[in-house]
Amino acid sequence: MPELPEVETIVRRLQHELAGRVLGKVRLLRTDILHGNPRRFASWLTGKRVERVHRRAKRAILEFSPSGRVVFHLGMTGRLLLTEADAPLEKHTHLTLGFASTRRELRFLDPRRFGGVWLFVGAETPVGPRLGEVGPEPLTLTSKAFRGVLAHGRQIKALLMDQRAIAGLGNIYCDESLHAAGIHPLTPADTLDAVHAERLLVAIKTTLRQAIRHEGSTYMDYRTVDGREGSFQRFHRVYQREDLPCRTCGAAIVCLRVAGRSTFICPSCQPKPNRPNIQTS
DNA sequence: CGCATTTCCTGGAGGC
DNA sequence: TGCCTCCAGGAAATGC
Repeated sequence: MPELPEVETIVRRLQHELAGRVLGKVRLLRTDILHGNPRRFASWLTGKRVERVHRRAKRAILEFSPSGRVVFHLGMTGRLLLTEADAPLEKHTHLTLGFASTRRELRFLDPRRFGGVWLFVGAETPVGPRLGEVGPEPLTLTSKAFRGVLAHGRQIKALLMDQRAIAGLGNIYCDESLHAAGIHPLTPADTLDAVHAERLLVAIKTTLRQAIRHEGSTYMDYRTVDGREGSFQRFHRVYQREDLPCRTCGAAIVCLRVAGRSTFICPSCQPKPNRPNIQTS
């Protein structure tokens, strides 16, 4: 499940490999992953030059010249791969983008099809069906702005998972960050004091940066653009480690259900929140 | 308003 | 070995 670090890893490689290249053959093999008109998609893109490749939230964005952009959302099982243009098509390949000056092409695969592809031309706002507004980027978020996010007062995990509140976090990095900060996922966000709020923001940034350094986490489907696995899963402290000893204190990791998601915690490092109404200030 | 539940979809896991 | 059922979950819609 590609979250911010996985998409960042993909985008950095694509920027390096594709910036400046001119689009050649466009093959749209499945139109239902495309949000918009398939004919317009292929005809607009042909001959366009890749200006840069970047990321916003969990989305990979190819910026073209003149002004326009293709947005990829990988959902659960989406992959962006760079392969030889004549390599056999893997199952569930929905889109291939060929380039004029290289034998390699960019392929979008997504077995479960929770992901998608969007084209936005000119100054069109990159929002649409399944592509809602997203909140601030966590890596550049200030402490003050983060306290504003927390003021919403929902369960902290549900809030961190909400892309409108803060962008790019999914199940893995929510659980890892909450554990690193010693915060229980059911804690009401507006009961976190300044110390815990700051600790959580630092934990989020540190966890994301380390994950990017290790090219993301491969639990099942995520791969780099070369098809390799990430390695940050080796350093997970709670995610998918039910019954294993906590790497901080040795207590057994527990799996709960929070905000409809499997949620892994160390019950010793992340004690249940105090009742908010007997809080002293 | 917040939170739970349902929907989309397929491959992989587990039961028998 | 093979068939069946269940289940994972990002995001949005629906229900309470």
